[in-house]
Amino acid sequence: MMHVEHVQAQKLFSIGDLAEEHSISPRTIRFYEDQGLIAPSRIGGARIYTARDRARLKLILRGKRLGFSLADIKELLDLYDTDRSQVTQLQATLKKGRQRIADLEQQLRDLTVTLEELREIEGDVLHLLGSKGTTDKN
Amino acid sequence: MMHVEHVQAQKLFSIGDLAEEHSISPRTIRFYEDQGLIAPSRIGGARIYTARDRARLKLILRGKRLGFSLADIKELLDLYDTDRSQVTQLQATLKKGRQRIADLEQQLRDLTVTLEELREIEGDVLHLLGSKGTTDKN
DNA sequence: AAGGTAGTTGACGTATACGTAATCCGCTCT
DNA sequence: AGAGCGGATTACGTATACGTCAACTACCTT
Repeated sequence: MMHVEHVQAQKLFSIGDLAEEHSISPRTIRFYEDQGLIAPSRIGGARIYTARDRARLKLILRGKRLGFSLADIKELLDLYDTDRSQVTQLQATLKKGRQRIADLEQQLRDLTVTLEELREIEGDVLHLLGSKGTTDKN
Repeated sequence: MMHVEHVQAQKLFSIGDLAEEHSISPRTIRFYEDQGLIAPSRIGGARIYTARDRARLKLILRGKRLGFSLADIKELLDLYDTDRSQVTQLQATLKKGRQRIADLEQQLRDLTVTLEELREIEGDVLHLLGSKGTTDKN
């Protein structure tokens, strides 16, 4: 942690903090910044991350776990950031958001089917191992 | 379709058939074969795909939609192909299968959360658009 | 026989997502 | 003062997943 704990309560993080917390490299975080996914403020040259920046990073990583490209994730983040006063913007957001929802619903179906199949295999394998005299709980 | 419809009932496919059906290029299918994900038989030099090969391709593409790498997908396919007579193999399959299940369950949680957030945004946007006098069903 | 269509194997090119130095501050600690 | 640490930029390297020719073959169709 940065040496600011008792200075302010606003919880700030260094790039190293976030890297370690999420088991990624600082290089990765800088790359995300290069791609416009996150924009920390600076103190001198050093990047300084607020709790909001950290939440954004978590969103990025969740997107990655879902198999999104960084470009996809950028669009996703833009949905959260939409200017709520511009009707045209809102309409674009709605359209993109609905497309993303449809994609995720497809992914949900794929996921469900795959999980079912894997669980079936697990059952089969357990049954086979049992009938072969193995008593293994591993 | 290949010109075999009335010759036999076993449904065979050319690489072009499968490519078109799944909106991918023949090059992609050949690449999957290079990576050991699929192994069609040959007639002369030409690849010939059975219904089983086609099902395998569908599994590959489903894996891709879930964001798996081709290496991951190969392991997944290996789970289906496990030799049911080798206890050691079965135990390895069980272990890998359970790991995969755990990963997918994490993905399921990520997916659920993301869907919830997007639907909430959709609701917000709809409400905002409504209060701004727009009556749009698009 | 000639042309068109679909397939084959290389081989090289490319976008994405970082890894890996190399080199250079700025700060703290002894 | 000097060493060490964390962070910065710049630049080149790399694995994955194909795209894109090129050059050739086999099979119809006209």
